[in-house]
Amino acid sequence: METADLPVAVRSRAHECSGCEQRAACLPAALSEAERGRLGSVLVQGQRTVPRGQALFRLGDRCTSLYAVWSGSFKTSLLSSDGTEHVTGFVLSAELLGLDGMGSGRHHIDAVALEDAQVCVIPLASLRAVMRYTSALQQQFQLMFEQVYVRHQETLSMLGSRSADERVAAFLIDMAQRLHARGSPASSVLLRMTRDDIGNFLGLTVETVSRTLSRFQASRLLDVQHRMIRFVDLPGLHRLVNGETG
Amino acid sequence: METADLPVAVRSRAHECSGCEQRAACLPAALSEAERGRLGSVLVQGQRTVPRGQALFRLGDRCTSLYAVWSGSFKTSLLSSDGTEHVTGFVLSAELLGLDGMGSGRHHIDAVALEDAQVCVIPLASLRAVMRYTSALQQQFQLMFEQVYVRHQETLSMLGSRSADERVAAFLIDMAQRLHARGSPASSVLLRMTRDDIGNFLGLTVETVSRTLSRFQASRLLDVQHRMIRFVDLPGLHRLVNGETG
DNA sequence: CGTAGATTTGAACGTCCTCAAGTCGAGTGG
DNA sequence: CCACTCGACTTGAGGACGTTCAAATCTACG
Repeated sequence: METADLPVAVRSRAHECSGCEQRAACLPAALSEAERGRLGSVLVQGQRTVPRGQALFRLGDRCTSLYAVWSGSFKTSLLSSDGTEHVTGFVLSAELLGLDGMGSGRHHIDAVALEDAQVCVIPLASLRAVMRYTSALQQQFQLMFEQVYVRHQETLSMLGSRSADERVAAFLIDMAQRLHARGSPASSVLLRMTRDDIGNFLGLTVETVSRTLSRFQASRLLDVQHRMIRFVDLPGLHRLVNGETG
Repeated sequence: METADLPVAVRSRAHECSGCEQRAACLPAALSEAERGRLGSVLVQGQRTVPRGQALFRLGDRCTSLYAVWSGSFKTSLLSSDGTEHVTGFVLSAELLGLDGMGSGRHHIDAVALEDAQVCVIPLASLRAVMRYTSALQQQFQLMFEQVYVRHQETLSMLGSRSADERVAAFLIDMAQRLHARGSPASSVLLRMTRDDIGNFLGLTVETVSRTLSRFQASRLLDVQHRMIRFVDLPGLHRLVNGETG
């Protein structure tokens, strides 16, 4: 059975867009409060729970909906022809999943939950229909599209950076900024992925990621405790990202 | 003056979508021949010529149109905070440019012509209007979006590959496949970008790119003559990409 | 032709990977 | 509660690969 065919929970009022904490950054952001109430119920079919380690969808699965992450986080990955997994990104709350299949109707990547997660299911048919008579939604969708596009470009740029220090520093700052925009403290990050996933994503080995974090801690840039990273010298980290010999 | 404000050539019949060589892979692909004729003239405002080395748009420029590459090719790049350029991709004919600004109305990256190029100008206002009453176009646009998205994922995956050999081999194969889909021979590639650009894109130095190509030639995988690359042992290259010790 | 930019090649160095061992933490069953 | 186990993480030593610095060659274009 395809993972995408798993049951969708019946909607409860708690999951209406109107009262949702994510609404400022999520797909219906451009709508008025009234529109949000009216459209939220048309657009969002319901919610789906994804336990940690399970796939929301996998390569080849049929794609009939987009997903807005409501709680938890995901990693996206690609299987290369020799069976190796390549982590291509991490998806946080209020971000969209499923864009990899919205044209062809088939998913091209895997999306796996890093922790127990819940997503809002947005059927493509509804989205297309509503976009046709709600230009605010059409425009908001294009804005999210642009953000995804620019984020990819920035990620490519980060991976173009040569040194491991630059990559790890850039990764931490990026995660911190995105989480901070969601209400987390700016001075620390709780990483939900393994060192393996980070290394895989950054094009480094686990050992290099671990060593880099240790070295950052020794030079009083960070305080590392398992997956909890506390920023000690944020300006210093930023200097590292820009290639200066911090 | 912003580069985006340069004049748009008056349309000539030669640039109508109906007779265009790119139409099978371009934005109006999903439309019937009749629709193409009718909509092409609404959608495509005209053409713009971009001489080699010049920017179609730059970061910060106002974005009011998308561009479909009609002839020539481009590189896209991002300026990091310390002024370094990061090449994030290469754009070939029938592909779209400007997606980086279609939501906010401002471009977030640079697009520079690698050779004298011509692009079809598609005003965003027209695109949005036509999409609202032509679901085939809406769907085609989402398909192109998906392709761009998946392409980014694959690029990220390629840059996650560790060795220079894998990256260069993957890059050459990718360029060959994309150019082949546009009618070029499958057995060779004429690269339009400098070794610098390739290295920058792949996260390698110029010297490493050059040495890798030389080594590929020495081991009878390629025949390198300046920017013309002839494939001698394509299966061998594919084996390299998959990490096997070719 | 002459110049500037692109490309190739060489030699030495440094970073990151590989292999290997050991530590730590969470979950399980005695 | 404590040993046991498994996976995640850390740390060390040696070597491979890519970078850096330097110089020569080649090409395109005025």
